[in-house]
Amino acid sequence: MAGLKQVQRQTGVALWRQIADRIREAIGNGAYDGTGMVPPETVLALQFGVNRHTVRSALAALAQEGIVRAVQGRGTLIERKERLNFPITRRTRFTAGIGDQAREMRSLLLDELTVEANAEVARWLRLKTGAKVIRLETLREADKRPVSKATSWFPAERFAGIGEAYRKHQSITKAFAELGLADYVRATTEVTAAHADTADLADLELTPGAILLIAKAMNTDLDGVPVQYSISRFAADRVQFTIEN
Amino acid sequence: MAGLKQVQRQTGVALWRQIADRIREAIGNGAYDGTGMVPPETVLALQFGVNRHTVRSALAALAQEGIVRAVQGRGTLIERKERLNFPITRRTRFTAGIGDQAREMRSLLLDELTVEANAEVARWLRLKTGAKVIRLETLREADKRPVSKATSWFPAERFAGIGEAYRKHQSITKAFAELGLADYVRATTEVTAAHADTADLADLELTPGAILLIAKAMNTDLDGVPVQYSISRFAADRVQFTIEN
DNA sequence: TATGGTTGTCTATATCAATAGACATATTGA
DNA sequence: TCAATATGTCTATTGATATAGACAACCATA
Repeated sequence: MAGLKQVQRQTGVALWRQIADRIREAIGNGAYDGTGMVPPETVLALQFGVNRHTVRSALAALAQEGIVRAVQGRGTLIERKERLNFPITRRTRFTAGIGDQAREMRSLLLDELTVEANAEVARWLRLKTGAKVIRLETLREADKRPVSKATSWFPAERFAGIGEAYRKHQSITKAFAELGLADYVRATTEVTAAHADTADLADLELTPGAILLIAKAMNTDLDGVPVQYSISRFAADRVQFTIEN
Repeated sequence: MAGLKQVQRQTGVALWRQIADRIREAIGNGAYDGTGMVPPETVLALQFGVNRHTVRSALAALAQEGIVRAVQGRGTLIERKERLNFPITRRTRFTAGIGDQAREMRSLLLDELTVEANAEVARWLRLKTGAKVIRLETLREADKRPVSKATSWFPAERFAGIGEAYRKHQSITKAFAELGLADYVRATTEVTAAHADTADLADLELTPGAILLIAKAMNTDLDGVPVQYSISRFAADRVQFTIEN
Protein backbone atom coordinates (compact mmCIF):
# COMPACT_ATOMS: atom_id res chain seq x y z
CA MET A 1 0.00 0.00 0.00
CA ALA A 2 0.95 3.60 -0.45
CA GLY A 3 1.02 4.48 3.26
CA LEU A 4 -0.77 7.68 4.17
CA LYS A 5 -3.30 8.98 1.72
CA GLN A 6 -2.82 12.66 2.07
CA VAL A 7 -5.28 15.42 1.44
CA GLN A 8 -4.70 19.09 0.77
CA ARG A 9 -6.18 22.18 2.31
CA GLN A 10 -7.30 25.47 0.86
CA THR A 11 -7.69 24.15 -2.65
CA GLY A 12 -11.37 24.70 -3.25
CA VAL A 13 -12.15 21.06 -2.56
CA ALA A 14 -13.31 20.39 0.98
CA LEU A 15 -11.28 17.89 2.96
CA TRP A 16 -14.33 15.73 3.63
CA ARG A 17 -14.94 15.43 -0.11
CA GLN A 18 -11.32 14.56 -0.89
CA ILE A 19 -11.46 11.90 1.82
CA ALA A 20 -14.78 10.57 0.54
CA ASP A 21 -13.28 10.27 -2.96
CA ARG A 22 -10.26 8.38 -1.64
CA ILE A 23 -12.31 5.97 0.46
CA ARG A 24 -14.69 5.32 -2.43
CA GLU A 25 -11.75 4.51 -4.65
CA ALA A 26 -10.12 2.31 -2.00
CA ILE A 27 -13.36 0.36 -1.68
CA GLY A 28 -13.50 -0.01 -5.46
CA ASN A 29 -9.95 -1.36 -5.44
CA GLY A 30 -10.87 -3.95 -2.83
CA ALA A 31 -8.70 -2.43 -0.12
CA TYR A 32 -11.05 -3.43 2.70
CA ASP A 33 -12.22 -6.76 1.32
CA GLY A 34 -10.84 -8.66 4.31
CA THR A 35 -13.26 -7.23 6.84
CA GLY A 36 -15.97 -5.86 4.58
CA MET A 37 -15.78 -2.75 6.70
CA VAL A 38 -14.14 0.65 6.52
CA PRO A 39 -11.58 1.28 9.30
CA PRO A 40 -12.94 3.05 12.42
CA GLU A 41 -13.43 6.80 12.17
CA THR A 42 -10.64 7.50 14.65
CA VAL A 43 -8.21 5.41 12.60
CA LEU A 44 -9.18 7.14 9.35
CA ALA A 45 -8.87 10.51 11.04
CA LEU A 46 -5.34 9.61 12.08
CA GLN A 47 -4.47 8.26 8.61
CA PHE A 48 -5.67 11.35 6.81
CA GLY A 49 -4.42 13.72 9.49
CA VAL A 50 -7.79 15.35 10.09
CA ASN A 51 -10.38 15.60 12.83
CA ARG A 52 -12.79 12.75 13.37
CA HIS A 53 -15.72 15.00 12.47
CA THR A 54 -14.21 15.60 9.05
CA VAL A 55 -14.03 11.86 8.44
CA ARG A 56 -17.63 11.58 9.59
CA SER A 57 -18.66 14.11 6.92
CA ALA A 58 -16.91 11.99 4.31
CA LEU A 59 -18.56 8.78 5.48
CA ALA A 60 -21.94 10.51 5.63
CA ALA A 61 -21.54 11.44 1.95
CA LEU A 62 -20.65 7.84 1.06
CA ALA A 63 -23.63 6.59 3.07
CA GLN A 64 -25.80 9.00 1.10
CA GLU A 65 -24.49 7.38 -2.09
CA GLY A 66 -25.37 3.97 -0.69
CA ILE A 67 -21.77 2.80 -0.69
CA VAL A 68 -21.40 2.32 3.08
CA ARG A 69 -23.73 1.96 6.05
CA ALA A 70 -22.71 2.96 9.56
CA VAL A 71 -23.87 0.81 12.49
CA GLN A 72 -23.47 2.28 15.92
CA GLY A 73 -21.20 0.22 18.09
CA ARG A 74 -20.00 -2.01 15.25
CA GLY A 75 -18.48 0.05 12.53
CA THR A 76 -19.09 1.21 8.98
CA LEU A 77 -20.04 -1.59 6.60
CA ILE A 78 -19.35 -1.62 2.89
CA GLU A 79 -22.64 -1.99 1.06
CA ARG A 80 -21.61 -1.96 -2.57
CA LYS A 81 -18.42 -2.07 -4.56
CA GLU A 82 -18.55 -2.54 -8.25
CA ARG A 83 -16.59 -1.60 -11.28
CA LEU A 84 -17.99 -2.97 -14.52
CA ASN A 85 -15.55 -3.83 -17.27
CA PHE A 86 -16.22 -2.67 -20.83
CA PRO A 87 -14.09 -4.37 -23.45
CA ILE A 88 -13.47 -2.06 -26.39
CA THR A 89 -12.87 -4.17 -29.45
CA ARG A 90 -13.87 -4.31 -33.07
CA ARG A 91 -17.02 -6.05 -31.91
CA THR A 92 -17.84 -3.77 -29.00
CA ARG A 93 -21.47 -3.91 -27.93
CA PHE A 94 -22.80 -2.44 -24.74
CA THR A 95 -25.18 -5.14 -23.61
CA ALA A 96 -23.12 -8.15 -24.57
CA GLY A 97 -20.02 -6.58 -23.06
CA ILE A 98 -21.26 -6.59 -19.50
CA GLY A 99 -24.05 -9.08 -19.72
CA ASP A 100 -22.25 -11.56 -17.51
CA GLN A 101 -21.21 -8.97 -14.91
CA ALA A 102 -24.63 -7.74 -13.88
CA ARG A 103 -27.87 -9.55 -13.33
CA GLU A 104 -30.15 -7.02 -14.94
CA MET A 105 -29.31 -4.78 -17.86
CA ARG A 106 -31.60 -1.98 -18.90
CA SER A 107 -31.49 0.69 -21.54
CA LEU A 108 -33.81 3.67 -21.53
CA LEU A 109 -34.55 5.86 -24.51
CA LEU A 110 -34.70 9.36 -23.04
CA ASP A 111 -35.15 11.33 -26.22
CA GLU A 112 -35.35 10.97 -29.98
CA LEU A 113 -35.03 13.78 -32.47
CA THR A 114 -34.18 14.32 -36.10
CA VAL A 115 -31.65 17.13 -36.36
CA GLU A 116 -29.11 18.59 -38.75
CA ALA A 117 -25.59 17.29 -38.28
CA ASN A 118 -23.12 19.77 -36.83
CA ALA A 119 -19.53 19.80 -38.05
CA GLU A 120 -18.34 17.16 -35.59
CA VAL A 121 -21.14 14.69 -36.25
CA ALA A 122 -20.93 15.23 -40.00
CA ARG A 123 -17.21 14.57 -39.99
CA TRP A 124 -17.56 11.27 -38.13
CA LEU A 125 -20.50 10.03 -40.17
CA ARG A 126 -18.91 11.32 -43.39
CA LEU A 127 -21.93 13.45 -44.20
CA LYS A 128 -22.23 17.08 -45.14
CA THR A 129 -22.76 19.55 -42.30
CA GLY A 130 -26.48 20.08 -42.03
CA ALA A 131 -27.42 16.62 -43.30
CA LYS A 132 -30.36 15.04 -41.52
CA VAL A 133 -29.40 12.71 -38.69
CA ILE A 134 -31.40 10.95 -36.00
CA ARG A 135 -30.20 11.68 -32.47
CA LEU A 136 -30.96 9.29 -29.62
CA GLU A 137 -30.36 10.03 -25.95
CA THR A 138 -30.07 6.84 -23.96
CA LEU A 139 -29.44 5.93 -20.35
CA ARG A 140 -27.95 2.53 -19.60
CA GLU A 141 -28.30 0.76 -16.29
CA ALA A 142 -26.79 -2.34 -14.71
CA ASP A 143 -28.74 -3.81 -11.80
CA LYS A 144 -30.84 -0.64 -11.62
CA ARG A 145 -27.77 1.53 -11.16
CA PRO A 146 -27.13 4.07 -13.92
CA VAL A 147 -23.88 3.36 -15.70
CA SER A 148 -23.74 5.67 -18.68
CA LYS A 149 -25.60 8.30 -20.61
CA ALA A 150 -25.11 8.29 -24.34
CA THR A 151 -25.96 10.49 -27.28
CA SER A 152 -25.95 8.67 -30.62
CA TRP A 153 -26.35 9.97 -34.15
CA PHE A 154 -27.45 7.91 -37.16
CA PRO A 155 -27.83 8.87 -40.84
CA ALA A 156 -31.54 9.70 -41.02
CA GLU A 157 -32.26 8.30 -44.47
CA ARG A 158 -30.78 4.88 -43.91
CA PHE A 159 -32.01 4.36 -40.37
CA ALA A 160 -35.45 5.94 -40.29
CA GLY A 161 -37.40 4.44 -37.42
CA ILE A 162 -34.39 3.43 -35.34
CA GLY A 163 -35.86 5.19 -32.32
CA GLU A 164 -38.90 2.92 -32.26
CA ALA A 165 -36.79 -0.14 -32.90
CA TYR A 166 -34.47 0.79 -30.05
CA ARG A 167 -37.36 1.41 -27.70
CA LYS A 168 -38.73 -2.01 -28.55
CA HIS A 169 -35.53 -4.02 -28.23
CA GLN A 170 -33.57 -1.82 -25.83
CA SER A 171 -30.49 -2.64 -27.89
CA ILE A 172 -28.70 -0.91 -30.74
CA THR A 173 -27.62 -4.22 -32.20
CA LYS A 174 -31.20 -5.50 -32.42
CA ALA A 175 -32.50 -2.17 -33.66
CA PHE A 176 -29.93 -2.24 -36.47
CA ALA A 177 -30.94 -5.81 -37.28
CA GLU A 178 -34.59 -4.83 -37.57
CA LEU A 179 -33.62 -2.11 -40.03
CA GLY A 180 -31.68 -4.55 -42.18
CA LEU A 181 -28.15 -4.06 -40.81
CA ALA A 182 -27.18 -7.53 -39.67
CA ASP A 183 -23.67 -6.69 -38.49
CA TYR A 184 -21.47 -3.72 -37.70
CA VAL A 185 -18.04 -3.05 -36.19
CA ARG A 186 -16.43 -0.49 -33.94
CA ALA A 187 -14.08 1.63 -36.05
CA THR A 188 -12.74 4.22 -33.63
CA THR A 189 -13.04 5.10 -29.95
CA GLU A 190 -11.71 8.25 -28.32
CA VAL A 191 -11.48 8.29 -24.55
CA THR A 192 -11.21 11.34 -22.33
CA ALA A 193 -12.16 12.20 -18.76
CA ALA A 194 -13.90 15.24 -17.32
CA HIS A 195 -15.85 16.44 -14.36
CA ALA A 196 -19.56 15.68 -14.44
CA ASP A 197 -21.85 18.62 -15.17
CA THR A 198 -25.18 19.21 -13.49
CA ALA A 199 -27.20 17.18 -15.96
CA ASP A 200 -24.83 14.22 -15.61
CA LEU A 201 -25.00 14.40 -11.83
CA ALA A 202 -28.75 14.03 -11.90
CA ASP A 203 -29.02 11.33 -14.58
CA LEU A 204 -26.16 9.18 -13.33
CA GLU A 205 -26.96 9.77 -9.65
CA LEU A 206 -23.54 11.21 -8.90
CA THR A 207 -22.26 13.80 -6.47
CA PRO A 208 -20.51 17.03 -7.54
CA GLY A 209 -16.83 16.60 -8.25
CA ALA A 210 -17.50 13.16 -9.69
CA ILE A 211 -15.53 12.02 -12.71
CA LEU A 212 -16.77 10.83 -16.07
CA LEU A 213 -15.06 8.61 -18.59
CA ILE A 214 -16.15 9.90 -21.98
CA ALA A 215 -16.01 7.64 -25.01
CA LYS A 216 -16.59 9.04 -28.48
CA ALA A 217 -17.17 6.06 -30.75
CA MET A 218 -17.85 5.46 -34.42
CA ASN A 219 -19.33 2.24 -35.78
CA THR A 220 -19.35 1.22 -39.43
CA ASP A 221 -21.05 -1.48 -41.44
CA LEU A 222 -18.92 -4.25 -42.92
CA ASP A 223 -18.15 -2.07 -45.94
CA GLY A 224 -16.63 0.60 -43.69
CA VAL A 225 -19.53 3.03 -44.09
CA PRO A 226 -20.26 4.89 -40.82
CA VAL A 227 -23.59 3.88 -39.31
CA GLN A 228 -23.38 5.44 -35.84
CA TYR A 229 -21.46 8.09 -33.97
CA SER A 230 -21.94 8.26 -30.20
CA ILE A 231 -20.70 10.12 -27.17
CA SER A 232 -21.09 8.06 -24.00
CA ARG A 233 -20.55 9.43 -20.53
CA PHE A 234 -19.72 6.79 -17.91
CA ALA A 235 -19.54 7.21 -14.14
CA ALA A 236 -15.81 6.67 -13.74
CA ASP A 237 -16.04 4.98 -10.35
CA ARG A 238 -18.33 2.30 -11.74
CA VAL A 239 -16.55 1.24 -14.91
CA GLN A 240 -13.25 0.55 -16.58
CA PHE A 241 -12.45 0.07 -20.24
CA THR A 242 -10.32 -2.73 -21.59
CA ILE A 243 -8.63 -2.53 -24.95
CA GLU A 244 -7.39 -5.85 -26.32
CA ASN A 245 -5.06 -5.51 -29.28
CA MET B 1 -23.92 25.43 -26.92
CA ALA B 2 -25.50 24.04 -23.81
CA GLY B 3 -26.72 27.37 -22.45
CA LEU B 4 -25.97 27.97 -18.79
CA LYS B 5 -23.26 25.91 -17.21
CA GLN B 6 -24.59 25.50 -13.75
CA VAL B 7 -22.69 24.97 -10.56
CA GLN B 8 -23.88 23.55 -7.27
CA ARG B 9 -23.52 24.77 -3.75
CA GLN B 10 -22.76 23.00 -0.49
CA THR B 11 -21.23 19.99 -2.12
CA GLY B 12 -17.71 20.08 -0.73
CA VAL B 13 -16.39 21.59 -3.94
CA ALA B 14 -16.00 25.36 -3.82
CA LEU B 15 -17.90 27.28 -6.49
CA TRP B 16 -14.75 28.95 -7.74
CA ARG B 17 -13.17 25.55 -8.34
CA GLN B 18 -16.22 24.18 -10.16
CA ILE B 19 -16.19 27.27 -12.35
CA ALA B 20 -12.46 27.00 -12.98
CA ASP B 21 -12.94 23.38 -14.06
CA ARG B 22 -15.72 24.33 -16.46
CA ILE B 23 -13.80 27.22 -18.01
CA ARG B 24 -10.68 25.07 -18.39
CA GLU B 25 -12.72 22.46 -20.17
CA ALA B 26 -14.46 25.03 -22.37
CA ILE B 27 -11.07 26.39 -23.39
CA GLY B 28 -9.90 22.87 -24.18
CA ASN B 29 -12.96 22.36 -26.36
CA GLY B 30 -12.20 25.52 -28.30
CA ALA B 31 -15.27 27.38 -27.05
CA TYR B 32 -13.54 30.77 -27.07
CA ASP B 33 -11.38 30.32 -30.15
CA GLY B 34 -13.04 33.21 -31.95
CA THR B 35 -11.70 35.90 -29.67
CA GLY B 36 -8.85 34.08 -27.96
CA MET B 37 -10.24 35.52 -24.77
CA VAL B 38 -12.46 34.41 -21.92
CA PRO B 39 -15.71 36.40 -21.62
CA PRO B 40 -15.61 39.37 -19.20
CA GLU B 41 -15.86 38.59 -15.49
CA THR B 42 -19.28 40.21 -15.22
CA VAL B 43 -20.62 38.08 -18.08
CA LEU B 44 -19.23 34.87 -16.58
CA ALA B 45 -20.67 35.82 -13.19
CA LEU B 46 -24.08 36.21 -14.82
CA GLN B 47 -23.74 32.94 -16.76
CA PHE B 48 -22.80 30.91 -13.71
CA GLY B 49 -25.15 32.76 -11.41
CA VAL B 50 -22.48 33.81 -8.93
CA ASN B 51 -20.78 36.97 -7.71
CA ARG B 52 -18.05 38.50 -9.82
CA HIS B 53 -15.53 37.89 -7.02
CA THR B 54 -16.20 34.16 -7.23
CA VAL B 55 -15.43 34.22 -10.95
CA ARG B 56 -12.25 36.13 -10.18
CA SER B 57 -11.15 33.35 -7.82
CA ALA B 58 -11.69 30.82 -10.61
CA LEU B 59 -9.75 32.90 -13.14
CA ALA B 60 -6.95 33.44 -10.62
CA ALA B 61 -6.62 29.67 -10.28
CA LEU B 62 -6.48 29.27 -14.07
CA ALA B 63 -3.90 32.05 -14.29
CA GLN B 64 -1.85 30.20 -11.67
CA GLU B 65 -1.95 27.15 -13.93
CA GLY B 66 -0.75 29.27 -16.83
CA ILE B 67 -3.91 28.71 -18.85
CA VAL B 68 -5.11 32.33 -18.94
CA ARG B 69 -3.56 35.76 -18.36
CA ALA B 70 -5.61 38.72 -17.18
CA VAL B 71 -4.77 42.15 -18.62
CA GLN B 72 -6.27 45.13 -16.87
CA GLY B 73 -8.51 47.13 -19.14
CA ARG B 74 -8.54 44.55 -21.92
CA GLY B 75 -9.74 41.21 -20.67
CA THR B 76 -8.52 37.73 -19.85
CA LEU B 77 -6.43 36.14 -22.60
CA ILE B 78 -6.15 32.43 -23.26
CA GLU B 79 -2.48 31.45 -23.02
CA ARG B 80 -2.55 27.74 -23.68
CA LYS B 81 -4.99 25.13 -24.81
CA GLU B 82 -3.74 21.72 -25.65
CA ARG B 83 -4.96 18.19 -25.58
CA LEU B 84 -2.47 15.64 -26.84
CA ASN B 85 -3.80 12.59 -28.59
CA PHE B 86 -2.49 9.14 -27.71
CA PRO B 87 -3.38 6.42 -30.18
CA ILE B 88 -3.70 3.05 -28.45
CA THR B 89 -2.96 0.35 -30.97
CA ARG B 90 -1.03 -2.86 -31.21
CA ARG B 91 2.01 -0.71 -31.92
CA THR B 92 1.49 1.88 -29.22
CA ARG B 93 4.62 3.78 -28.27
CA PHE B 94 4.68 6.89 -26.16
CA THR B 95 7.23 8.99 -27.99
CA ALA B 96 6.21 8.12 -31.52
CA GLY B 97 2.57 8.55 -30.63
CA ILE B 98 2.75 12.26 -29.97
CA GLY B 99 6.01 13.13 -31.65
CA ASP B 100 4.29 15.26 -34.24
CA GLN B 101 2.03 17.04 -31.76
CA ALA B 102 4.67 18.63 -29.57
CA ARG B 103 7.96 20.23 -30.39
CA GLU B 104 9.94 18.78 -27.54
CA MET B 105 9.44 15.40 -25.94
CA ARG B 106 11.23 14.45 -22.76
CA SER B 107 11.22 11.44 -20.53
CA LEU B 108 12.71 11.46 -17.05
CA LEU B 109 13.69 8.40 -15.07
CA LEU B 110 12.64 9.24 -11.53
CA ASP B 111 13.45 5.96 -9.85
CA GLU B 112 14.75 2.48 -10.55
CA LEU B 113 14.47 -0.46 -8.21
CA THR B 114 14.53 -4.24 -8.33
CA VAL B 115 11.59 -5.56 -6.32
CA GLU B 116 9.53 -8.69 -5.86
CA ALA B 117 6.38 -8.84 -7.99
CA ASN B 118 3.14 -8.44 -6.10
CA ALA B 119 0.11 -10.46 -7.16
CA GLU B 120 -1.08 -7.93 -9.76
CA VAL B 121 2.28 -7.47 -11.45
CA ALA B 122 2.98 -11.20 -11.39
CA ARG B 123 -0.34 -11.94 -13.01
CA TRP B 124 0.22 -9.53 -15.87
CA LEU B 125 3.82 -10.57 -16.50
CA ARG B 126 2.89 -14.23 -16.02
CA LEU B 127 5.46 -14.71 -13.27
CA LYS B 128 5.15 -16.15 -9.80
CA THR B 129 4.32 -13.72 -7.01
CA GLY B 130 7.60 -12.68 -5.47
CA ALA B 131 9.61 -13.09 -8.68
CA LYS B 132 12.25 -10.43 -9.24
CA VAL B 133 11.12 -7.54 -11.42
CA ILE B 134 12.68 -4.19 -12.28
CA ARG B 135 10.44 -1.24 -11.50
CA LEU B 136 10.94 2.08 -13.30
CA GLU B 137 9.21 5.32 -12.34
CA THR B 138 9.13 7.71 -15.26
CA LEU B 139 7.78 11.18 -15.92
CA ARG B 140 6.97 12.13 -19.49
CA GLU B 141 6.82 15.69 -20.74
CA ALA B 142 5.69 17.40 -23.94
CA ASP B 143 7.05 20.88 -24.49
CA LYS B 144 8.28 21.00 -20.89
CA ARG B 145 4.79 20.35 -19.58
CA PRO B 146 4.33 17.12 -17.61
CA VAL B 147 1.92 14.78 -19.34
CA SER B 148 2.07 11.50 -17.50
CA LYS B 149 3.71 9.61 -14.71
CA ALA B 150 4.26 5.93 -15.24
CA THR B 151 5.35 2.94 -13.23
CA SER B 152 6.65 0.06 -15.32
CA TRP B 153 7.67 -3.45 -14.35
CA PHE B 154 9.98 -5.70 -16.37
CA PRO B 155 11.10 -9.29 -15.73
CA ALA B 156 14.43 -8.75 -13.97
CA GLU B 157 16.37 -11.64 -15.50
CA ARG B 158 15.60 -10.87 -19.11
CA PHE B 159 15.95 -7.09 -18.90
CA ALA B 160 18.79 -6.49 -16.45
CA GLY B 161 20.18 -3.03 -17.08
CA ILE B 162 17.02 -1.55 -18.61
CA GLY B 163 17.18 1.38 -16.19
CA GLU B 164 20.53 2.52 -17.55
CA ALA B 165 19.42 1.95 -21.12
CA TYR B 166 16.28 3.97 -20.54
CA ARG B 167 18.19 6.79 -18.92
CA LYS B 168 20.51 6.88 -21.92
CA HIS B 169 17.88 6.79 -24.68
CA GLN B 170 14.89 8.25 -22.83
CA SER B 171 12.76 5.71 -24.64
CA ILE B 172 11.45 2.27 -23.77
CA THR B 173 11.61 1.18 -27.38
CA LYS B 174 15.29 2.05 -27.68
CA ALA B 175 16.07 0.57 -24.28
CA PHE B 176 14.44 -2.69 -25.34
CA ALA B 177 16.41 -2.62 -28.58
CA GLU B 178 19.69 -2.21 -26.72
CA LEU B 179 18.82 -5.27 -24.64
CA GLY B 180 18.14 -7.34 -27.71
CA LEU B 181 14.37 -6.95 -28.04
CA ALA B 182 13.94 -5.48 -31.50
CA ASP B 183 10.15 -5.31 -31.51
CA TYR B 184 7.19 -5.59 -29.14
CA VAL B 185 3.43 -5.09 -29.25
CA ARG B 186 0.73 -3.75 -26.98
CA ALA B 187 -1.39 -6.69 -25.80
CA THR B 188 -3.87 -5.13 -23.41
CA THR B 189 -4.79 -1.69 -22.10
CA GLU B 190 -7.20 -0.99 -19.25
CA VAL B 191 -8.42 2.57 -18.88
CA THR B 192 -9.97 4.11 -15.79
CA ALA B 193 -10.22 7.60 -14.33
CA ALA B 194 -9.67 8.84 -10.79
CA HIS B 195 -8.89 11.93 -8.79
CA ALA B 196 -5.22 12.80 -8.55
CA ASP B 197 -3.53 12.10 -5.22
CA THR B 198 -0.99 14.37 -3.59
CA ALA B 199 2.02 12.84 -5.30
CA ASP B 200 0.37 13.16 -8.71
CA LEU B 201 -0.56 16.77 -8.06
CA ALA B 202 3.05 17.65 -7.42
CA ASP B 203 4.66 15.66 -10.24
CA LEU B 204 2.11 16.56 -12.91
CA GLU B 205 1.74 20.16 -11.72
CA LEU B 206 -1.99 19.81 -11.14
CA THR B 207 -4.42 21.34 -8.68
CA PRO B 208 -6.51 19.31 -6.21
CA GLY B 209 -9.68 17.90 -7.68
CA ALA B 210 -7.87 17.32 -10.96
CA ILE B 211 -8.65 14.19 -12.93
CA LEU B 212 -6.33 11.47 -14.12
CA LEU B 213 -6.75 9.04 -16.97
CA ILE B 214 -5.12 5.83 -15.81
CA ALA B 215 -3.92 3.28 -18.35
CA LYS B 216 -2.76 -0.15 -17.23
CA ALA B 217 -0.93 -1.67 -20.17
CA MET B 218 0.83 -4.91 -20.96
CA ASN B 219 3.31 -5.30 -23.79
CA THR B 220 4.56 -8.61 -25.16
CA ASP B 221 7.30 -9.67 -27.52
CA LEU B 222 6.34 -11.10 -30.90
CA ASP B 223 5.94 -14.55 -29.33
CA GLY B 224 3.32 -13.23 -26.95
CA VAL B 225 5.56 -13.35 -23.88
CA PRO B 226 4.95 -10.37 -21.56
CA VAL B 227 7.88 -7.96 -21.48
CA GLN B 228 6.39 -4.96 -19.67
CA TYR B 229 3.48 -4.08 -17.43
CA SER B 230 2.89 -0.40 -16.75
CA ILE B 231 0.47 1.89 -14.97
CA SER B 232 0.47 5.37 -16.51
CA ARG B 233 -1.29 8.32 -14.94
CA PHE B 234 -2.15 11.08 -17.41
CA ALA B 235 -3.42 14.59 -16.65
CA ALA B 236 -6.90 14.21 -18.12
CA ASP B 237 -7.20 17.81 -19.28
CA ARG B 238 -4.08 17.47 -21.40
CA VAL B 239 -4.67 14.21 -23.23
CA GLN B 240 -7.14 11.95 -24.94
CA PHE B 241 -6.80 8.33 -26.01
CA THR B 242 -7.77 7.04 -29.41
CA ILE B 243 -8.51 3.38 -30.04
CA GLU B 244 -8.52 2.36 -33.70
CA ASN B 245 -9.99 -1.04 -34.32
C1' DT C 1 -9.34 63.60 -24.94
C1' DA C 2 -13.44 61.85 -23.42
C1' DT C 3 -16.10 57.57 -22.93
C1' DG C 4 -17.31 52.84 -22.23
C1' DG C 5 -15.70 48.59 -20.99
C1' DT C 6 -12.55 45.87 -18.56
C1' DT C 7 -9.58 44.14 -14.59
C1' DG C 8 -7.70 45.37 -9.74
C1' DT C 9 -8.44 46.44 -4.88
C1' DC C 10 -10.73 47.47 -0.69
C1' DT C 11 -14.33 46.92 3.15
C1' DA C 12 -18.05 44.46 5.29
C1' DT C 13 -21.06 40.54 6.28
C1' DA C 14 -23.06 35.85 6.26
C1' DT C 15 -22.46 30.97 5.62
C1' DC C 16 -19.71 26.74 5.13
C1' DA C 17 -15.72 23.87 6.51
C1' DA C 18 -12.72 22.16 10.03
C1' DT C 19 -11.05 21.59 14.64
C1' DA C 20 -11.66 20.54 19.57
C1' DG C 21 -13.67 18.43 23.48
C1' DA C 22 -17.24 16.08 26.02
C1' DC C 23 -20.48 12.68 26.55
C1' DA C 24 -24.32 9.47 25.01
C1' DT C 25 -25.45 5.11 22.89
C1' DA C 26 -24.90 0.66 20.73
C1' DT C 27 -22.12 -3.77 19.92
C1' DT C 28 -18.91 -7.26 20.98
C1' DG C 29 -16.49 -10.38 23.72
C1' DA C 30 -14.17 -11.62 28.03
C1' DT D 1 -22.25 -7.99 33.75
C1' DC D 2 -18.29 -5.22 32.67
C1' DA D 3 -14.84 -3.24 29.71
C1' DA D 4 -13.36 -1.98 25.30
C1' DT D 5 -14.52 -0.24 21.03
C1' DA D 6 -17.54 1.78 17.86
C1' DT D 7 -20.76 5.36 16.06
C1' DG D 8 -24.08 9.41 17.33
C1' DT D 9 -24.87 14.07 19.09
C1' DC D 10 -24.01 18.45 21.07
C1' DT D 11 -21.48 23.03 21.92
C1' DA D 12 -17.93 26.31 20.78
C1' DT D 13 -14.35 28.48 17.98
C1' DT D 14 -11.52 29.57 13.91
C1' DG D 15 -10.56 30.11 9.09
C1' DA D 16 -12.12 29.61 4.21
C1' DT D 17 -15.83 30.59 0.98
C1' DA D 18 -19.28 33.61 -1.13
C1' DT D 19 -21.92 37.79 -1.56
C1' DA D 20 -22.40 42.85 -1.90
C1' DG D 21 -21.07 47.39 -3.03
C1' DA D 22 -17.88 51.02 -4.22
C1' DC D 23 -14.21 52.84 -6.58
C1' DA D 24 -9.48 52.87 -8.75
C1' DA D 25 -6.57 51.74 -12.74
C1' DC D 26 -5.99 50.58 -17.33
C1' DC D 27 -7.12 49.91 -22.40
C1' DA D 28 -9.22 50.73 -26.89
C1' DT D 29 -11.45 53.75 -29.76
C1' DA D 30 -14.57 57.26 -31.37
